[in-house]
Amino acid sequence: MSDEHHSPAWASLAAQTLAADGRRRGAARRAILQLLDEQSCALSAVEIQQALRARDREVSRASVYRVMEELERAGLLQRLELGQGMVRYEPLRHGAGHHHHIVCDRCGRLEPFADEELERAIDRLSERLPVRMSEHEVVIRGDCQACLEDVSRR
Amino acid sequence: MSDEHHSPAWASLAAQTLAADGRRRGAARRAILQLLDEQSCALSAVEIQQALRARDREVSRASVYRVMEELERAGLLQRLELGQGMVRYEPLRHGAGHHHHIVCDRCGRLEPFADEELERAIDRLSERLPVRMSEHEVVIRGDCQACLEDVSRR
DNA sequence: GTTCCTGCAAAAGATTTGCAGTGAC
DNA sequence: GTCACTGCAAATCTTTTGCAGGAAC
Repeated sequence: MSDEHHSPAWASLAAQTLAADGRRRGAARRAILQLLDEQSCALSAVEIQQALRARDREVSRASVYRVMEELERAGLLQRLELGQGMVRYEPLRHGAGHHHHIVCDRCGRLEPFADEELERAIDRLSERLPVRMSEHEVVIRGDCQACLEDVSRR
Repeated sequence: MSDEHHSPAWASLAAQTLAADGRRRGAARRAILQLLDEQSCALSAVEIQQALRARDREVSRASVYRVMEELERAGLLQRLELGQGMVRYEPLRHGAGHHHHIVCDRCGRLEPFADEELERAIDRLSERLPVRMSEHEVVIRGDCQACLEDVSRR
């Protein structure tokens, strides 16, 4: 009954939010919203385009970037720069599903994680800093399990 | 007597580390190392080039990138993608001077901060995660003091 | 019918690479 | 003298923009 990965309604919420702003429901946008809603972690523009192509739902690169920009401005999307020379995006679902990222130094794999204590530390901290925090990101870099096993096997 | 901003020896340590690896002490590299050592926060490749030009120590963009890559591979430099479409770099001084970043949503200004409790939370956390952590980054986004004052003044 | 959405192709930036001359050891 | 370092120009890659036709309302 519980689906931790996402509230199933993000895509609808997003479409609705954009509609309220005078936007229409074009084919590219609908496909992108649905794809993003199904992901449990961040995707780059290229990955979004490839994933859609794989399901015969081709869209242009320009549309991907344009939709990403709208969504980010509407506060529906988080933009992440995790260091492979490109930006990655993921749905922003306030509260539910909030997480951070592990990036493998060797293989570049991306892995989400969440931790209550960490969130509390950041919240408390932000009250002491000279900023009105709207978002925060934590990235942990290192060698992932799979790569460590690979190395020791050699 | 105490200079919290940097151990004065980072540039020497870096030069030495590279020398041990068969590298020579070219002019561009020396200038870049010294500049980085004087900074208290991250610089982009363009900013590094401009800062050096300002002190009549012109270097080519390619050299900046090449030195950044060497330093990063040697574990002497941290590479940061803070979201202005470019990468920023700063000396990695294990322990002393370790900090994270606040990025202003409005003006893009970069501000360093450090917090012991946060570090402890991350260290504890990393032991429970499927990764051998080598680095971590925390980015806090929001409106900075100056921008908030600007807004309220209008 | 008007206004937004899309794709295409060109443009703009950041970063990387190939090459030839210069400099460090 | 050898091999690394540097600058320059060209190449590459991601992201942005201009424009014209098609689609949503």
